[in-house]
Amino acid sequence: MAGMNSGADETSLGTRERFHDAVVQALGERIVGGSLAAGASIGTEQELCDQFGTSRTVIREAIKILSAKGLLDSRPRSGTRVTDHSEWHLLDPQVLAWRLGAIDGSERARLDLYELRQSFEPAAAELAAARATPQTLQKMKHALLGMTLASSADEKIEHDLAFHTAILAATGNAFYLALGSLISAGLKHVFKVSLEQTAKEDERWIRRHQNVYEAIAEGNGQAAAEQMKNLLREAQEVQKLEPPKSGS
Amino acid sequence: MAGMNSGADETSLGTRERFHDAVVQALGERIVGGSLAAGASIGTEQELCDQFGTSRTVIREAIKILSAKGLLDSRPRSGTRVTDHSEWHLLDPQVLAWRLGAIDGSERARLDLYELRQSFEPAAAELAAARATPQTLQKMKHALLGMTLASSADEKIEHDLAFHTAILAATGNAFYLALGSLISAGLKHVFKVSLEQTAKEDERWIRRHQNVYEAIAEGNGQAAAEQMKNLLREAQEVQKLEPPKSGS
DNA sequence: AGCTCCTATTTGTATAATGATTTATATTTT
DNA sequence: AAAATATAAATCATTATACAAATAGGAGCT
Repeated sequence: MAGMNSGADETSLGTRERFHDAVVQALGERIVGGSLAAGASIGTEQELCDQFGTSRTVIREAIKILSAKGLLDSRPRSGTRVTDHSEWHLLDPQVLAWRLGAIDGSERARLDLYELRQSFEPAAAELAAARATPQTLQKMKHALLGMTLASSADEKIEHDLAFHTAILAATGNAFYLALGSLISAGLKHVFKVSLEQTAKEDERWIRRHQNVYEAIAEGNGQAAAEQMKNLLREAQEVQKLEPPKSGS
Repeated sequence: MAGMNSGADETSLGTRERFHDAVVQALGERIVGGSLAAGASIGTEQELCDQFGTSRTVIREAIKILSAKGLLDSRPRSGTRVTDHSEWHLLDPQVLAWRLGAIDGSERARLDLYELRQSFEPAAAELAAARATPQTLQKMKHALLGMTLASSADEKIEHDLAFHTAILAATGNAFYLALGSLISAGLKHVFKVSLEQTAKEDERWIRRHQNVYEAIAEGNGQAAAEQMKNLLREAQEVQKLEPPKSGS
């Protein structure tokens, strides 16, 4: 059974998922989800081959990927073990997604993430106010418009996150952008299409974003930071009350 | 010549470096360093085998690791290519190190990193002031003591970064800690042992850190944030003047 | 030009064999 | 008995080879 395309058919969207991606996904969820304690062995390569029905090549490549994310450590004879949680690359997109998707502790993770956002996004807004160009302002405006015109909650969230990303990009600091797009990607998968907001709440929400935009466009850094702080505080409040809902 | 231990002897410190690590390092530096433009091919697996003198397995595992860090993308027939810079996981320890170590643009990266620190570390100090425990305070104190007693500049820097990490840990927010230890690890490798500070400057530097500590110990969040802000601003000033020097 | 089909190239997967390393066990020595 | 040493076994690391699958690019046709 070499190189066959067994098992569940892929949805065949362009490129088929490679085998090791499935293994990475499965093991990643187990590890970050907490099924495997720190220091626990994930089994020998041969056992994993049997378990997933793939060759050792695939298993090894999956292990290498997870090791690159700080989740595993392989040694001859002692096997491949889950590393201490402090070693995990929590700021890796996949690791973050697994963490946010875990049944246990995902709410905590979400609140922690908001706490982090509250510290760096206002500062980013302040920098953006000082450095924004017509082009970067245009992107923010486009995202804002998208929020108002969005037909689905999904679409709304998409533009919402795009707005924040645009601000981070406007700082011209690659690290802000990296951190922001990471968090956006993570949260995008978390926000289930739920609890449609009423038109009134919606309007207020967009108004908050517009306030941030206007402060940035005026070049008023302090006001931009302040507005962003307000926005995020309100978003976090909503999160606390109704776990997986909308809105950044 | 199967499974031999050819080439340059390792320094044999505990576990020998695996072959793919060397390939990852070499390719990572090339990619992040800018020798390979976005979209450029890194060559076929066979070519890389010849180039590094290893088997295809090793090359493939290295490519998988770099792909996990968002640097590469492989497709049948078209080969393995460098991804767009926006895809890179800049917050991966190795990627960050390569970026900070690059000949070109490393100074910019360092300043950007400080800009990011200035946004989240004061906030972390404020949180730490509210949540610190005797244990976490103890760690800060220990790091402070280490700074004063340090004999070498290296040791001083080590304790300096440990102090900041201790504060981030005291927030109880895993994301702050992840971000902080990432940056610490990155900067640790950057700070060359250079320009010994005079005893007088040294004293002032430690005093600044003590101010932060005291504010946290008192539970005065606002003061802690303020002191941290001052500390980082001063550190950045130093950075601007004399590129690779000490001190966070 | 535009379309279809073919082919060659390149990555993806499987398998088997050997080397290297480390843990555990057994043996010897003191 | 305790400690040091040698042996053995398990497991990852590396190599080699073969075939499958996907696709870019060209040949040929309309």
